[in-house]
Amino acid sequence: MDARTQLELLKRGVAVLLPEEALLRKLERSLERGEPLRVKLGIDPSAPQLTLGHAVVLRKLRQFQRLGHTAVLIVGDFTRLIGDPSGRTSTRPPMSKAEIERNMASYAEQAYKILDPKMTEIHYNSEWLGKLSFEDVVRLSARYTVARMLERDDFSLRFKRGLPITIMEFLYPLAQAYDSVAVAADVEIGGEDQQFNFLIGRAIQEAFGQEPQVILTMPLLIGTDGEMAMGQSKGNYIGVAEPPQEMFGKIMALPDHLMPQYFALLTDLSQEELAKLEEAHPRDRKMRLAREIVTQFHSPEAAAEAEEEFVRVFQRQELPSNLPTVAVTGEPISPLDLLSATGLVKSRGEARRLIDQGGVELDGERLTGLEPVTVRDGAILQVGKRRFVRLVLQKG
RNA sequence: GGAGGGGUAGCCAAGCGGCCAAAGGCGGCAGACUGUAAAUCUGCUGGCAGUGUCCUUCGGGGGUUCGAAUCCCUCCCCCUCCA
Repeated sequence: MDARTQLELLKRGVAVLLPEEALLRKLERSLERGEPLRVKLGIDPSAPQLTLGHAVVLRKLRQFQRLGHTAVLIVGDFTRLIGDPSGRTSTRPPMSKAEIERNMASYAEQAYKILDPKMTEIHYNSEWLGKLSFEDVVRLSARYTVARMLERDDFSLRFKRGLPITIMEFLYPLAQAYDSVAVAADVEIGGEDQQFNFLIGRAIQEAFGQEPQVILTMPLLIGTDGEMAMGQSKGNYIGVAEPPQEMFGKIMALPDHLMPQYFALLTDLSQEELAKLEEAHPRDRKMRLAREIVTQFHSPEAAAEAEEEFVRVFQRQELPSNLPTVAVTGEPISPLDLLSATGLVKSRGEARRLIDQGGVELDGERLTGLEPVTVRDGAILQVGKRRFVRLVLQKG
């Protein structure tokens, strides 16, 4: 495939690509010499669970691989000590090497749901950052100015407001930039919020006599709350390794307005298909989205099953096909005890409230009082819309 | 080195001797309405064998008081300004 066509493909869905010409030249040169481009992606090892947000970037990386290029994953085990200065982040607790490695193992496993392992390199940035002497760091820090650091919105804002900015925070982008030097990155890809850091990478590479990397950022995927960028710490995420059922359900619960973004960033549907879907009932459109995504991270079969289950439980309001069972005795039992015995509630107080509010059903009948009830073998206890348990009588 | 501000429930934030299990907001849960969407409305959002003039909770410890999130002492932590 010629360089121009590659470029057009790679441009799809990106937030920022710069400089575009530089990427074209790199692609051309790569073709001429038969050398794959090195496409860098930095990874924060504190996040053992990959989310669909990561998937957006990984999919782009996979696209590079399909065109014959190399994915260079860098585990930020060293930079992790510093912490990305995003707002008023509190200092992160140090992580042990073992912990980081454990996270990484699962990270790689998840990432390979998307990436081709054969075309992926993994490095830990402590390999080189850990070896720098203080003198090296001083010299590195001389390559960039405070004024340019303050170009970062977050910094200038805090500076203006008189909020603290530690020197350490200035070191973070420098360290990340040095990673690009260490792996001789041709392209660095990541989320839109990384643009500033990536730009410093260019400057530092030049200072080290390297050709500066091309910057390619992807839009930040909005999380399940429909407001903020998806992130593990915000609890608004969908993990790529979640069971099909969960994944399907979470996608169905997304606010409608997120659909276009999810289709664009997480599926390969063509413009025509998307246009056709616009006319469909939003619910069906979203089902399609869920099916596409679950298929991608699991399988078409798993997606079909998840969909069936979803229709059964939420559309037809039938019982899930398999649900946890809890053993109880046949004695009359107070609903409070029953609920806490099943683990459906955290405390008896919660059980009391739920019953008060009409959120508890036993065998399809809403519980309204606290009088002891007699449980039938195989009875279904339901809390809210989605929590079910089958009760089984146990002798003795 | 000096001056000052602050640490309250999952988060933000009021309270500044009893009416405080602690306003309000966010988030979360439940109900109604629905397409498990959005919007809206309602209720709930420490614990419990005892629902109580009960227990635990307002950074930690100690004290004053009949009574402390509120006053005093002390320790820890965070922040701002001046130098």
